[in-house]
Amino acid sequence: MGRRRTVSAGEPLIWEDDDSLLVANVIEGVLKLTTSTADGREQIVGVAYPSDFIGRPFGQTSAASVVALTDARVCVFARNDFDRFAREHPELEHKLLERTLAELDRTRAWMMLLGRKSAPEKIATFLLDMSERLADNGCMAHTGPARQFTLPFSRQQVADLLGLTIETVSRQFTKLKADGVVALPGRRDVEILDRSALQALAG
Amino acid sequence: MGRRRTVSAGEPLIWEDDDSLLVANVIEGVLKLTTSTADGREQIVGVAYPSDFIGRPFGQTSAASVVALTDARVCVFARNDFDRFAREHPELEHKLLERTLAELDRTRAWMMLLGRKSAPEKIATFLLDMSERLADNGCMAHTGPARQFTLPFSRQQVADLLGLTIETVSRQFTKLKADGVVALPGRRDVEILDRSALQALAG
DNA sequence: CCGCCAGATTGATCTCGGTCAAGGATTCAC
DNA sequence: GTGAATCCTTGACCGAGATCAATCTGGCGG
Repeated sequence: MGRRRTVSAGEPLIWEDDDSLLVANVIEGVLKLTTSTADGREQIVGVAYPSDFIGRPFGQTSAASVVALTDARVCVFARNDFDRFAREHPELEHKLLERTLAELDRTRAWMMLLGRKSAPEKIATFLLDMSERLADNGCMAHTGPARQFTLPFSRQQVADLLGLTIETVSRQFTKLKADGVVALPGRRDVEILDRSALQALAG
Repeated sequence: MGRRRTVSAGEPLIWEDDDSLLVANVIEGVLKLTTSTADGREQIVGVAYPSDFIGRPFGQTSAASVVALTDARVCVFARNDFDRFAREHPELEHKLLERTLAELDRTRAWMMLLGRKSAPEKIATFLLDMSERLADNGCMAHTGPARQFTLPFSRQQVADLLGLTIETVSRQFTKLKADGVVALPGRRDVEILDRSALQALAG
């Protein structure tokens, strides 16, 4: 069936506006979905974690590029084959529908953030979201939100996710550290010291 | 089967965070999907036109409020019944999956707009989008994008869609009129005089 | 026809976040 | 271990868009 493939950090898997030739399942690692303007501005429009689905079934072109954030292993299918297989297996289509609906909900919540939230609110929301997403990343049972974790994003990528500049992201992180809300032991490491303060900031 | 229902302009059909009790199909009219913050900021996260699907099947709660923008007729189903019916009819689930994937694509394109575009770019993109969406609104064959049309939105609603304030929206409209790019014969009427200028502005 | 009211426009001012420009700090190659 | 590239932080300044505050317009009921 699907071919296993490894993608190293920074390597693209699908290009924006490409013919939609393949779909994939994430086995391990994290990937970003992005769209860009002609003049190089980038917006991250989705993040794929293990078990997430990637690509655009039943469509001619892909609306977003997919690039690995960390080294990743994925299971790739030719789109044609996948489409045919899916139509013959309603259970698969149902599963896909549920995932797509959930992703749409998450995407809509993110629109609220992009359109109406201030920089401090964006950063706080982001950290709380990461804390939850990265918690049940492994296969272990519900452990609740993580208190400390390692971001799969550089500062620039956080900016591209939140619709901010790298400088604003950096300043907000510095402020949260100064206020004792978080500790930042390493470039990408976050430890949440005061979760309720973050929740208040997130609004 | 589904119950026909009419909803007058401004009237809500579903409340944010409500138990997801019903789903519906739009027969006629236009409705907005919105999310709001505690302090009253609003973001429109989707717009439903005739033949569009509304609601959250296979989910416990609804992530967005649905409010009619114009008088509308919808075909409403109890979510439980709909879920059961859908699981028994793979063709329906397939159709729903295709629509949901298309909606996700559109939503992601809108994230790019919210996160990375300037006010002039937002307005230009919005007008071009409306021009296309309102064209094939009736059931007639592809007539191409409309040159003139009536927005189903007030200025405030345009602002909520684009992540701007009403004043900024108004100023941008005035500018486009002054530059001879559009004519604005009525409060909600738009006539595109220079489509290529709009396309250039949209980026 | 007139007055009212919601929605839209316009103007003055302010502020948040962007831009531009130096430094620091990590990480990697050799 | 040392140099270099990359990423991050910090500072000074600027400007797009928000905010505050009047008008203005047009649709509607009387």
